[in-house]
Amino acid sequence: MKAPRPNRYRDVWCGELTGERAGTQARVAGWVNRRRDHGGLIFIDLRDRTGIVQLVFHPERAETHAAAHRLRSEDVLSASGVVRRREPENVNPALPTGEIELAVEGFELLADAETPPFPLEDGDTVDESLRLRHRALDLRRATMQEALALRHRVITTMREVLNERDFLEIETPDLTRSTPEGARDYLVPARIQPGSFYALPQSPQLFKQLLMIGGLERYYQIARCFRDEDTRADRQPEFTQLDLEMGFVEEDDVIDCMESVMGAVFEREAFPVPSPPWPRITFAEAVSRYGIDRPDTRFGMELHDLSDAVAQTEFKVFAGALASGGVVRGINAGKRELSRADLDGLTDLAKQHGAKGLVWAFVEDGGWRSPVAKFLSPQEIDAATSALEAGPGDLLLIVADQPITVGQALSALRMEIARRFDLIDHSRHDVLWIVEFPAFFWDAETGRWQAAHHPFTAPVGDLSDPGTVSSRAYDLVLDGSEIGGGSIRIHEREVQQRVFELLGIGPEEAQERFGFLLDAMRY
RNA sequence: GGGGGCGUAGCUCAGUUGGUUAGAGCGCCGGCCUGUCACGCCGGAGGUCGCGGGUUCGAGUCCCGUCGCUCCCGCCA
Repeated sequence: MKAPRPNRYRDVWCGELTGERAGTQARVAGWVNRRRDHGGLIFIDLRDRTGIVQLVFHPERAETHAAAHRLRSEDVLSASGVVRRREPENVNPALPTGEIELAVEGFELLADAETPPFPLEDGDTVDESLRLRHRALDLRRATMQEALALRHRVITTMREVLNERDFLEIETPDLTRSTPEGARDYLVPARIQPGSFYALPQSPQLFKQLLMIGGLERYYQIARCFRDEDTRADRQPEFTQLDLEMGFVEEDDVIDCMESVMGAVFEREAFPVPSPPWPRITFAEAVSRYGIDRPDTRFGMELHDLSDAVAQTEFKVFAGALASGGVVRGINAGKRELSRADLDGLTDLAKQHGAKGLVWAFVEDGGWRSPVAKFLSPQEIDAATSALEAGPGDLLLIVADQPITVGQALSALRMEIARRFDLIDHSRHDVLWIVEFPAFFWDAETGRWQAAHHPFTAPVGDLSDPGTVSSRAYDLVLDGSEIGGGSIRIHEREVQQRVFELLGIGPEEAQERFGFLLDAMRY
């Protein structure tokens, strides 16, 4: 960091006091990170954002020494003295400032801290609600400061790349009408129209489309989004996303742009992912190979289809699923030792993800060791074994159900096996695009077609047969997490009309939800 | 909305089959200590076992309820 302007508190950062300053006067300010009181000598590690420097208090300066004796963790002080080079045997190589120390001549106690309610060292995992109750204290921890600094650097990189590509950073309103994205809105009472509410944006979706119609061509925003839904470990109701929109572009333009943004982010942070361009696979391929549209591709264990192998089976579970349009699919979990209790746990996991059950089998020389082996013919077992490319000792996990359910269950099992047997190399990361999403899916609950992305996503195919229509949407997936996505918009008014009709969005509802955008599209 | 886990000292946790005075490490307080850097040594304080009810001669432990945290499903990209 640049040296601070010298004032009554400090003239140098703690973490940047080095040998060059040896022999000179210096003043530092910060928090007591740790004290080591020897009765005679007292050592205080003083901390600011840049790091730590060791203060030494010698008994000869009786008054200062006595005052230092009362210093405790997190006390705030400003101290001045002489920068001393340490004797060689006292150098601390673990500390960037370890070659020197500040021999304190005087200090001012700026704040007398109570004992912190939890340790500020990294290591122990302290209950998060306690940390949040004492947020300022929590923020003093190095990992928290580094996390916020990382966030800053990532956003800075994004801005640099996009600015260079002639994007305009434009803010859109927060207090507006609902911008439906499928989630619940957060509502804010409107004082000037009692009984009415603002909705906080779930995304700037409609506004950025308005900007394109308005001829701004290239827009971005580091946008705060609000969705009133239950939390997950990696999801919270209020979050920030890089939002952007471009005019007159096709998939390759957007993908190229995002690869240069995210490629730059990864490269600057030395995050170990392959350089762009990144592989693209279709939605259909992802679901077929991994059961899910955001696969973790850092390990194999892909899904195999057994429907042919057991097509004629009399085993009711398989036959029933096939008869009702379902599939039988499985993964080869490899040579694993699992107890009956472990297998029951996997069965529960499969059920949790919608499957009615789980068929497990250990491949042996003569056939399968499995509760269902007796229901299957030797030919069926052989065919299934070879379809799963399995050999003796391998554990097979098989699910029979509707394709989506089978994918969800097997995908969850695949991840669980990988976690339990540590199959993922965490020193590297995988990133890929998923393209050619289905445009619509049938929602049995509402008895309607639903848009897989949002209703402005351009469809490809025959709208009179919605199940076959794909969409010009693309998602970016990192290690099994969706980290980005978007789509090419519909620009023909008639097509937009037909999509709304298909989704059961009548003219009134369309006007109600997207009115200002539809109005804008008329000109 | 549904399911699982957790809740014991300031923090992180242990606590056996229900059995005497509920423990450890760290932190905190006091003492000693002039080269430590996770300083060391000695001593000490600190508990509504989340809360309420029940079973029992006896409950941190078993049962019911409730509150809080957390993870997962639903929901949500």
